[in-house]
Amino acid sequence: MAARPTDTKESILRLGMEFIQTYGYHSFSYADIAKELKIKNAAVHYHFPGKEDLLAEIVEQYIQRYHELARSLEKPGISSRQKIQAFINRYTALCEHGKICLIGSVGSDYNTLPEKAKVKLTELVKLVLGLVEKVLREGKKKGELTFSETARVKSILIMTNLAAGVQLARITGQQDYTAICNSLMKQLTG
Amino acid sequence: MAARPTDTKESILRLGMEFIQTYGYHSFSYADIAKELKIKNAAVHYHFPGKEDLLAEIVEQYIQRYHELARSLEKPGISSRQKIQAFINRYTALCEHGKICLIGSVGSDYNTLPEKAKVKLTELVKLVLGLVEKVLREGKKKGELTFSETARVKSILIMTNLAAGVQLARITGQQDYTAICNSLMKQLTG
DNA sequence: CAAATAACTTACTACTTAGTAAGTTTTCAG
DNA sequence: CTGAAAACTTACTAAGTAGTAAGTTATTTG
Repeated sequence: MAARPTDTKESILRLGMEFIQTYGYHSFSYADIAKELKIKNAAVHYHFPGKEDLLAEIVEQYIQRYHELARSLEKPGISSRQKIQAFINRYTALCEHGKICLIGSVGSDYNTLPEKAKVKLTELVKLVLGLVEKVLREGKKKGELTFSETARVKSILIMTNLAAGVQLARITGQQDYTAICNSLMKQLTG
Repeated sequence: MAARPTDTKESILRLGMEFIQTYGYHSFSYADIAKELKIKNAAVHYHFPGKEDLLAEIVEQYIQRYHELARSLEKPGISSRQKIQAFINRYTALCEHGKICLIGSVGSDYNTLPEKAKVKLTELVKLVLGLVEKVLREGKKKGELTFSETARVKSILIMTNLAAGVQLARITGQQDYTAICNSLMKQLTG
């Protein structure tokens, strides 16, 4: 049913994600993607008819990656501390490349997003918050993590620290982000 | 030296600020401002030749407002708790109008900003962090505020909670932002 | 081998963007 | 009353935007 299978669609998704995390959704064009991949503008439209379709699939891909992270952390023998660290590591990787998290980037454009993307973004945020909340709740129960707030509120606090932290790092330098990470782990594990 | 003094320039600044906090810097145009103020496109260019000039002045205005806040909090008889609350109240006011803070909005566009705006933004961030840090340091010394981190790190944690918190509120609802505020005040004042 | 289909390219449109140059109106200073 | 200047409007440009319609090429399947 196919003719000449390529990896163009995946490359567009990968590049779109990179552009959003580096410049923002409204600061890259189909022409930017086409130029980088050495294809024509219309080829991008072939895979993603509208820019909102591309955005929705990028957010969906991010959702799937978090589902994968969640599954990989369900294996036995991983401490709550390690689970939180795995979550933080994702942000640290972004930070080291001068990128910001998808939620922070697309979130600041929230009022200009097509409805489809708004729905996907909400799904993503709830997924991430739920994931962190679960780790916190279990970690507290096991006595591996300490915090005075509810798991729900603490998950919000951690996530906002990290999301805004990677943005702050681009403005005032990476040491501010590092300080956040150190403080978070110290708070949670003593 | 003038002919027909108007308040057009101030209106443009006010509207530009509103647009940035509601839609983002790259999601409004001079035409949007002109339409709203019932003037022509070129009239906006008369007051702000380039969009980057407008942005720089908007950030500068924000800086001045924080200087004013700082001065108003220097009066005697204001507790550290009240000073922190005054800072939080600014974010709460934004949140109630579906807006996000200028730093969060412009910060997520950082890599696409003209150099002039980058410099101003950095100045603003350092000002705000310094302001909060000072209140925290004095509050701790007086025994009015409690936190285990350094004043510097705690100021970063609070600011990232609030900046990302107002963005989160647009996605998952205002109760998440309220939870952040309650938790912050509880942590600091017991 | 033929037709169908995937994966494009070519060539275009309609629209929006920031920005400019030149002219107009209003008001005030001398 | 006469410049001069502020505060515009009119009219325009060049570049970039998303998006589309139609044609091309390569490959696989019946």
